[in-house]
Amino acid sequence: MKIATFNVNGVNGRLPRLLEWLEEARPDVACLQELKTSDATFPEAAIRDAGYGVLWHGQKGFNGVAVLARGTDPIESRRGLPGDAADTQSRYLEAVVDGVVIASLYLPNGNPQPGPKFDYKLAWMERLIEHAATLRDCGAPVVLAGDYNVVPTDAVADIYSTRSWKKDALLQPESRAAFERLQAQGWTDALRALHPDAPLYTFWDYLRQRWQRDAGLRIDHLMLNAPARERLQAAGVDKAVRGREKASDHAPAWVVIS
DNA sequence: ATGCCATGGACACCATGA
Repeated sequence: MKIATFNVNGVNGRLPRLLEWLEEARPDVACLQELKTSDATFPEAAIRDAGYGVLWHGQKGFNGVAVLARGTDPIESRRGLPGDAADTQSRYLEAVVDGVVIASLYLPNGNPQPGPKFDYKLAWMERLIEHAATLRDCGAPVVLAGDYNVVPTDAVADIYSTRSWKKDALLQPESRAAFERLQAQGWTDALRALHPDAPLYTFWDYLRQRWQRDAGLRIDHLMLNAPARERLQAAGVDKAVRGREKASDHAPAWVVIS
């Protein structure tokens, strides 16, 4: 089973690129983020025509997450993270496909930092850690896939250079500490586990020729609980997708579990 | 400190992103 995560940065504007990637990569499950569309304007028909069942949680203008499953309808298990009834941002959608629990998550960016947006990011991470504790032991393989908006380390394997990013929310010690606590709870960073030293960038800013210079960041992750980790066969980034016309600023990342 | 690029909303300028 191939499970992928892809921040599309606008699902309607990106639809030709998304369909092209689904056709060539043929993921069994695709978690999308940054739909930037309301529920009513989500391109359901085009995605079903491509052979995918789909769940989505949209939001007008911003955010928005979806779970696609090839040849079947994902079964929804949760819409929105628990822990804050006042949170209206569409950033978490969880489903079961073929006995595997899969979440599509879009963690808050958190800039500018410090400030209320950074506070929201850290609070959201606490809620994620709390919910992940219950998922970890649910008995099924679980994959938490998405745009975490956290660069795990300063190593060149995670970021081309920290010079322009030192004050960015993606690199702050508080963001990293929360990400590390999620891992310590029993979640494996699948791409890094299989490729300990390789650069695995998933985001290249549109600004300043960052794609052309391969000035990337690793911020999209697939986190696996122990039953999923035991079945992990392969993992990678579809880097070429970022180099196309009208590309998202993110590339898809994926795992294969047996 | 700012602009650099891109998306989408409800406009031909703004909010947001990372």
